Amino acid sequence: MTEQARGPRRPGGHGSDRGRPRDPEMDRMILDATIALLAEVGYVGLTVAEVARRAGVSKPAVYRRWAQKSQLVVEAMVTQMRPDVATGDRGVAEDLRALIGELIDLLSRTPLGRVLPGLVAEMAADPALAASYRELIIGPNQRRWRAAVDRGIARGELSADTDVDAVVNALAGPVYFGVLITGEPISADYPRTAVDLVLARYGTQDGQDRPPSSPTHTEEVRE
Amino acid sequence: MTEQARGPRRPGGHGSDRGRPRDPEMDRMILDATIALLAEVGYVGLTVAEVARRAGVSKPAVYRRWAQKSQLVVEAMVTQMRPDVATGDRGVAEDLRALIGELIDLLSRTPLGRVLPGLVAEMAADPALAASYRELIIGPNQRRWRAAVDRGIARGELSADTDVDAVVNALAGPVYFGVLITGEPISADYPRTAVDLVLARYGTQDGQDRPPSSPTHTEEVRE
DNA sequence: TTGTTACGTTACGGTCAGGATCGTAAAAGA
DNA sequence: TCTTTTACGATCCTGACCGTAACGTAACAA
Repeated sequence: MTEQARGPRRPGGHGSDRGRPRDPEMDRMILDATIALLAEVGYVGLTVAEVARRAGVSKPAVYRRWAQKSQLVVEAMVTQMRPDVATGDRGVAEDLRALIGELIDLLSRTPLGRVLPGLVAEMAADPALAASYRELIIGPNQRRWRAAVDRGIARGELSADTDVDAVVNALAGPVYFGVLITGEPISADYPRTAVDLVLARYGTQDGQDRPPSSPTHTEEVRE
Repeated sequence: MTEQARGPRRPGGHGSDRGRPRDPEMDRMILDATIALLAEVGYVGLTVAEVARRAGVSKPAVYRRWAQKSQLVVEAMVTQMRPDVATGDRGVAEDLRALIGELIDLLSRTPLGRVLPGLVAEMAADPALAASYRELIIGPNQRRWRAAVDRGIARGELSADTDVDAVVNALAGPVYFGVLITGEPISADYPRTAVDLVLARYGTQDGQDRPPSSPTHTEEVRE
């Protein structure tokens, strides 16, 4: 999916084997130009004509590959999405803190933060786009988060009846809320305080990687 | 604020006392048409020309009152914002559950839900609009939520060092996250489970307005 | 070669925001 | 009553920008 069933085919899979093949170089040039431009002007300010100009390519060449501006942007963002924290061996608390930190980074240090608002608007008007976005961007991340929670449950760090989705939403929701709605910067403490919140409700004694101790802070380090 | 310093003045306060006064009826007609149209086609689908047509008014008449489409929409949404739950005498838990329920209602049963995505995109590109939105829509709500938390602290239901903003974000964030990003409907249980989460971390013994009855469990309150 | 497809160039069609003009209507002040 | 000021409708216009359509040419496959 994400492929066929549409006029312009996807970069990798050209429509037919006959005729002149697409220049694969162009795919990259266009995506790179898109990323660079998104970082500068955000989603709303991005125009396909300017992307084409920067990529040294014609506008129809762009539309041959991506039917809509919004699809181009989603695929460009996908290229930016490589997980940069490993999870699995440090206990739920540490894993979740790392994932939250990664999300904050993704939204504040890559163009995704500048792109998200515009993309949210398009998604609301274009269900197909929303599906792609959720599948390609949200989905993979959500699976990693869920896996971390699941491991916590399996290890007995979290109680057996923990509502996995509720935990994921409780941790990720406020981050998006800050970026999209309030505009207030996310506190550097957030990964820690958010995880504390969840552990207070769903944690077990085993899971205590540290005393529920004083709220204000904890000696603990990130690492 | 929100007033002067701009060509088109606001409905109530005309620019000058001389000359033909604005027809106040028109203000309402335009706002009503805006609300109705937003409910049908959402923010992106809304055009000023169509608003004018439905209101039985000319397009310039709209632009005399609101300099931009986005400002018109914000003010139209403000007219939809009347608190419909009272808070204050039932304990923090009940108050917060009511506020969450009200927010979910607002986003799912008024046009605000259809408007928010588009507005979020505009806000990202227009700081002045973002400021109005936060002041007129987010602000008043946030104050009510904070007040509820503050009362909880004052009554000893919440611990004295509770981070008020963190609590508000933790409760409201996931709601926006669901509406804007995942698109998944918000669970009917959410008001209850979310408040339980917060109480597990920040609640005190006094605050038990009901047995942790275990929706699922958790006997305890932390500390 | 012949057919098929990609490419650049150029030119459109269409939609919409936001502004300008102009003639007219409604008010305030002299 | 006359003048000034502003609102109003109707109409037109500019400027973006999305997304397509032609057309001629280049690069492949059979």
